[in-house]
Parts: sequence; structure tokens; C-alpha cells
Amino acid sequence: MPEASETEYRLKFFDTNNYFRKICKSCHTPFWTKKENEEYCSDIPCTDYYFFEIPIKSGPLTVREARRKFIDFFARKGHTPIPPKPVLARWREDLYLTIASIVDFQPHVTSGLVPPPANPLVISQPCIRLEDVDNVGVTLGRHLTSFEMAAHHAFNYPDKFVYWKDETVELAKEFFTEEIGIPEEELHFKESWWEGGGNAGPSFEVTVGGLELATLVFMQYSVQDGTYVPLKLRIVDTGYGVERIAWFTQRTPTAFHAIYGDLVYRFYKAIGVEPIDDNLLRVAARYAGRLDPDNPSTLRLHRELVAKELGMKVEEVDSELTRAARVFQVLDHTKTIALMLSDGLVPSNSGEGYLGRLLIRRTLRVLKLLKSDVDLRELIKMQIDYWAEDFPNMLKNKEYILDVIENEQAKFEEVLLKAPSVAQALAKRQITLDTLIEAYDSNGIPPDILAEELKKVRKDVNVEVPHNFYALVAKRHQTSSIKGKERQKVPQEVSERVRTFQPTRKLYYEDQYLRRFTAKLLGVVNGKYVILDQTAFYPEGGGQVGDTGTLYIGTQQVRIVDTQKVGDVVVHVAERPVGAPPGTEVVGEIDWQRRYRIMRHHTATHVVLQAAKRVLGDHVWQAGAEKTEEKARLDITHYKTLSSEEIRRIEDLANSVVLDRRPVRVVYMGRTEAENKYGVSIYAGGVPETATVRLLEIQDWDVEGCGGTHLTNTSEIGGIKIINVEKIQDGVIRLEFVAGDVIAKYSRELENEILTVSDYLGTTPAQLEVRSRKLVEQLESLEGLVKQYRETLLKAPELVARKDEINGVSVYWINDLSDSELVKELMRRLTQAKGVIVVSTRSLNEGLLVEVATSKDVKVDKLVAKLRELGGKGGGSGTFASVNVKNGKREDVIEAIKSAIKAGL
RNA sequence: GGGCCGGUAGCUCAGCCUGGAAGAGUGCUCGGUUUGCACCCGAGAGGUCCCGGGUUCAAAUCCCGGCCGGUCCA
Repeated sequence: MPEASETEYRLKFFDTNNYFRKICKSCHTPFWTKKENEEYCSDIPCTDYYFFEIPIKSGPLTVREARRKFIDFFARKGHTPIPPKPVLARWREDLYLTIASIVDFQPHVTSGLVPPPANPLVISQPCIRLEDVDNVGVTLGRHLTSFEMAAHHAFNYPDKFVYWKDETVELAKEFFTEEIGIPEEELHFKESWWEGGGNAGPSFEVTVGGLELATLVFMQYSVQDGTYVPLKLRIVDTGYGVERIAWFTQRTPTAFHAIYGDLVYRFYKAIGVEPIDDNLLRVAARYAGRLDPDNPSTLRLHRELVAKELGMKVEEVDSELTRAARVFQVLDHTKTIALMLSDGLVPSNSGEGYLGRLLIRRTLRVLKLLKSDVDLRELIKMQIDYWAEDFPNMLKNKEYILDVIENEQAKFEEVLLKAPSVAQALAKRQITLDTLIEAYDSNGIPPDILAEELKKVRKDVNVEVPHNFYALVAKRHQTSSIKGKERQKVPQEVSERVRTFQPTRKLYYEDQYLRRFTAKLLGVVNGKYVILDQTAFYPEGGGQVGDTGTLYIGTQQVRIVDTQKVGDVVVHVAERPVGAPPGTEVVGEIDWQRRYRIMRHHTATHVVLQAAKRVLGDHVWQAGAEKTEEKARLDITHYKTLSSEEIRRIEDLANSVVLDRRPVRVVYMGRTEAENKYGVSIYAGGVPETATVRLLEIQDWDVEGCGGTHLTNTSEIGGIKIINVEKIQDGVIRLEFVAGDVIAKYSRELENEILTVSDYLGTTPAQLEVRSRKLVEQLESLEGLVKQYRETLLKAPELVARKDEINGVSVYWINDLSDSELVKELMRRLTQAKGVIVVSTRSLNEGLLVEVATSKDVKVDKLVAKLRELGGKGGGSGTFASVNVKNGKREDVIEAIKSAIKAGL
């Protein structure tokens, strides 16, 4: 950290308003206050919550009212209110969830590439943070998985200054004192330092009565390799806790009461638990700042303190607060689940979808611990109704949300059904922490449920689940980065040199149908990577493969086998090394028929994606795509496998768009304008790194950001045939389809396959079904016949087995019977009697396979030893053996066995 | 994106570690018992041990690769 010197925080505002800079006696953090003799910073854990006692002028505010008040205040102060973004950060390559309001403006607004939608602006952004999911409820409201961050942001450019620290602190003071009515002496501005997302800067935490109500960040550095480089763009990044303001003004026992109002009591009832005494909660909440969930001893001390104050038993306090924590967890999680699903999250076993499943399963687990049999859908329904006005998407997607919950509930039930058999299997070993982790890791069985099952299986075990169990599991998996990075298609040293060239003029955008062009050679890197000043060759990107074609460089004719992009430079990859000086004139020609098929597949992909959305629902999102000459591949998010009916409807709908002859246009638009107009769904295919976005609009059908080359009318697609549908992972369905003349190619292949098969079966395609049905029937009847013959032979073994009596032992000889099923069954039946040996010999490859079976009273070992003496390899155990004698003669084998039996077994 | 677990009769699974004749329960068919049903007793049908390769005299079992499913983490 650079010297976060006092000067960063010594504001004119503090001087003119008679604030004092004090050092907290407990945490030694400097802070600013009007009270000259204040000793503590007024933040937990340096103090307990005492905000209940601070007299304020404002009446109680609900979450909605607090949000409204905030936005109205800052609007009056010259800020433009802007709507929040979804809680799923689809516009970010490095994040799954929106964790703060500033996330809305990263990376392109904060980097200066794109102007903000307004400046200064005010917003209330719903955020989701899962890192403290373990602590929710336990701390009685300090930790939540979702919350609203109300914020005002100002973006200061070198040539356009808006406002900075003094104004920001002044606004905070004014909001808190005049709007909420907090006495100014109660405000504490704690000096702090903020870092995140590659940026950093000094900040103030505004705390009142133990509660941190806001953080005021002054983003002014970019962190590069550990050093702090001043930013050209200085950003005011504030965050006010809407739920905290509501709690503060309502003075309810816990934050949950303030956020959810009567929903708290309706949840008690729906879950089926006794309500927890509000006075107990109030006292417990006052001391909640002392709770450190990572340290179980603080939990015990907290319980003791509460028990003492209320004159209750510690055990009673503990069990009441544990129950309360669980109900609060359910309240918190169900809201977050509804938020995520309302923005179209599809639960899955990997990627962002897993975060949704994680939360749903945790909630189901907690409900189990509460011994509740409530249907999770009932609770979610209550949340949707409660928040309908604040988050309209919840109501809009209610049907989808509830359907998904039902699905997830069923899946989790299935997992739990496995618990007894998993416990059975694990109980054979010694039971350690590893046993619990393994069961959770591989089978998803929660440790408490497994422990219960283990107790049923083995009375002697008593398994303790450590309090940090889930943290221990997480530790085992510490690996790799978040969202996957794309592989480099051009060697590192090549791309470094390519970067030094000027950007290539992209003729393929100026005329998407351009096949032939002239250009100037700018250079050749590493022999094979050709750089031109302009080109019609489309470089791989957005799931569209790069073009191939021919370059005529001077007298040379060069095959281009691939086209890639490095930064803004197009790289033509030649088949063989190219030698020509820069400046040479070049004529290029792309492989047009290949490119046209790719364009058909690409435009068709947009048509099919939208068709899938209309048939399946708004949650359908592109999870990946590839368009080649041969076919198009589109992965979509969806929570069920597709029925053949749904596939047919998607295909029909897509084809009707083809027949509609809808115009397809490319429009360039400012990023912010595009997002406002069409929402973040324009980023289905990926997030561009430019200020303007290129949009592909299919008239009255679909608008999506896209960098690919497209047709100008849907009729050019020719037709669409879905050729394959599969689930590639939970929550992701892959559609493969072909368009235009490729359909002919595809059906020709099918035709050929059918012809090959009918040829093979000696019939015609028309007769194929009848013929194959008949063949299967014949096969079945033949199998029956074989069975009958076997049965006959088994009843008359003397027909295939010659019987001898040696030394009082019955010996049966079976020679060259190739039906091994029959041999085994014969052996099984003949050895039911006492004193029996059955020997089967038949040639196999170069040798003689000798199988020996005996009745239970006869051991096979000595016979095996004897056969080994003859050079046989093999062995057996108990009453069966097989030995392979290479180049063995049957007579020798028979003699050997006879003599062994005579010698006694 | 990465780790772990699994794939054997219609279904649920054992067998795999330590290679040697493919098993149990349930469901199904038939018979017995019973006024009838359930229960009970007896018999029978039911298998590409996921696929491919390797090691071995011998692979459900060991090794390698693939496919499919589940699960956890980021």
C-alpha cells in the first residue's frame, strides 16, 4: 500500500466543520468525529451495538422506503437515477455475481473506454455475496447473502471534474443527519483503505452506534504488479447498506425483522417452528458484534453473556438462538435463490449454475435440521410475493422459478436416498473426518445426515462434525481461476511481434459478401504468419471459425489455412513459408462456398437461440457456440432434457423465421445505449472490449451483440435441420444443426448409411424395417432352439461326456465341445454328486485348453500341479481350474490326469 | 475450469482391494398354501459386467484411453 498518509484523509470539510481526528483505543484506527472526547471508533467489535439508543428524527423505514429516500435525496443533489443490473454479472468475464454497484461499470467505464450512463449517478444495486454464507443467521443480521448497495458514483476525468472527497463526505453527512435525522455527533468517519478488481484507494467507513452504514471509496490507483499507479480517471465509489438503514431506523430485534417484516413470523409458521422470543433476540443482537464465527469460543461466551443478562439457562439460550439462526438462514437464502433464478440462472453442477444449486441444497439441509417438511416452493412463493414490487422479474418468471425448485428438490431427495447405502459401505472402514469429507465430496451427502446413518449401522461410532467442515472441504479444492480463459491459437512469440503492426482494416465488415480484394503486404512473421493492411479474411472469433483461401503475393500463390486475430491485427496463417518484402501488392480470395456455409450456420444460430428462448423460456442463455462449414453447435442453459416435441417446435419455429424472409441488419451502437435498449442479453455470445458494440438485428425477432459475418436476410439460410441434441452437463443442452445445402449433404449421409445396412441385410430401404424385425425374431427363436438342445444334452450327459471310474472316483471326459456355456453347465450339474471330476479339453489357439471341475469333496490342486509339469500354464482355486498346455497332446494330458488320480488326491 | 465417486439382471446393489464356474434383494412368470387377498413355501425366466485397447494361460476384477452419470470446489 502506498503511504495512506494522513493528508489523504485530512479534508477541508473536517476542518471547517470542527471535526477531530481521534485514534480508536481498541483497534487503533484513526477516525473523525465531532465529539472531542470520543475514544472508540464506534464499529464492532470495538463496541456493542448501541444504535437502538440513538434518538433519530426519521420514522421507521422499510427497505423499499430507505431505497426510495436515498435515491430521491441524491437525485435532488444532481444525480441521475439509473436502473440496477441483474445479479448475474453476464457482462463480466471474471465474475459470476454482481457483488457491488461498481461492478456494473467495470471494466470499461472504470478504465475510461466507455462513458458512464450518467455522471454523477445514483443507483440501488441488488448484490449477492456467498463467501460468508456460513455465518448468515448466526450473526443475527451482520452477514447476508444478498443485499442492496445504494450508491452514488462520480467519474472524474482529467478534462471533466465532477466532485471528490469533500463533497462526498458532505453528502453523506447531509443524508444521514437531514434525511435519517441522526445527530451529527454520532457520525464516525473511520479511515480505511480499499482494494479490489485491480484498483485501490483511500476510503471512509461511516459508522453509527456500532453499525457500519456506508463506505465511501476514492478510487485513484491501479494496482499493477504490486505497485500503485495513479489513475487518470478518479472515481467516487460509495456503498450504502439499504438493509442496514432499514434496521437502524426500525430498531427491530434483528436485521431480518427489518428486512422481512411480518414474513419472519409467517416463516416460523410455514416452517413449523415455535417463534423465538423477540426480547431474547434483541439482547442477543446487541452483543452480536462479539461473535466471530471462525472462533467457536466467542459463540459460547456470547451465549453466556445473554443468558446472564436474561437470567436464563445457557443451554436454553443456545438452543433458541440456534433455531433462530436457522430460520434466518432460510429467510435469507430463499430471497437470494429467488433473485438468482429471476435473472435466469439455471442450476447446474458446474459454473455459475452451481452457486444456485449450492444455495438451494443448503436451504433444504437447514429445513431438514429444523425437522420441517415444508415444501420449499411455498417459502419461495412467499418471497416472490413479498418482493414483487421491488424485483419485478421475480413475478414475471415465477413459473420458471417454482419449476426449477421442484426439480432441484427432487434431485436432492435422490441424493439423500443414497445416504443409507453409502453409510453402509463406509462403515466397514474406520470412520474419520476423511470419511465424512469423502461422502460429501463424491456423493453430496451432508455430514450430519451421514453421521446419523452411520450411528444406525454401527452403534459404537459417534461422529463429530467439526464446525468448519465446509471450509475444510473448500480447502481441498483450492485450484485454478474462475471463468475459463481462451487458449492461444497463435504462438506466443508470434503474437508479441504481431502486436507491433498497425490495426488491419476489416473489409469483411464493410461488405460481408466480399470475396476478392487487393491489399498491401505489411510483413510476414515467422515465415507463415502474413499481415496485410486490409483483408476480407474473417479471423476466428465469437465461435465462428477463421476463413481459408488464397493469397496471390507477387508471383507466389499461397494457401491460407486459418485466420486469427491478435489485438486488432488480422493474421493469415499460410500453409508454407512465404517470402516477400513489405509493400508487395497482394490479391486475396477467400474460399467463398465455405464462408457462405459458415455465414448460414452463424445467422441460423441466432435464429435457433431465439427460437429456443421462445419455446423453453427466458432463462435460456447461450453457454457456448461454434460455427463451422459442416455444422453449427449451440449450447444453451436449460434445466431439463428436451422432449422430441420441444425439439420439433424449436426446429419448426426456426424454419418459419427462414421462410418469413426477415431482413438482418448490423447496427453499431454505444455500449451504454445498447444495454439500456436491449439489456445484457446482447452479450449472449461474449463480451466485447469496445466502447461501441456491433449488434445483429433480425427484424422483429432478435437483437444480439455479434462480431461475426452474417447474411442480410433469413431466407438465405435456406433451411435448418437439428441433427443432434444432448445434455453436455447438468443445466446445459447442446443443439447441433445444419443449414442450407449442408442439409442435403447430411441427408445423403443418412441415405448412404441406410443403403449400406439394407445391402448388408440383402434388402431394400423400403423393406428394411420388416427385414430387421424378422432377423431379430429369427435370432431369438434360434437362441431358444440352442437352449433346448443344451437342455437335451444336459439330461443325457453320456452323449458328450465319457465316464470312467478310477480309484473310486467318477471321472467324466469331455472332448472338443466348443459350447462353453454347455460345458460349464454340465460341470456344474455333474459335480453335484460326491467323488466326481469333470475334465474338458479343447484346442484353443496353439494350445490345448484343459478345464477341470470337481465335486466339493475333491481338491483340484494336485491335478493342476500335474498339468503344470506338462508345461501348462494356469491355475484355479477350490473346485475349478483352467490350464492352457501349449503344444500339448490330448493323450498325454489324459494320462497325466489318470495317473494323478491313481496316486490319490 | 479443476478434483473425487460411480457404470454388473427390469430396479436397488454385492463381488473388484488379493484375477480363476457372474451373485443377492426386489420386481416378473408358474406352481403350492388360502374362500379370496396379503403373508409364507417352491420352481423358473431374466446379463454386451458401459465401450475400446493392453497385461495374463485366464480380466467384471489390474493398467491405459474414451463415453455416460453423479458430486464437490472455484
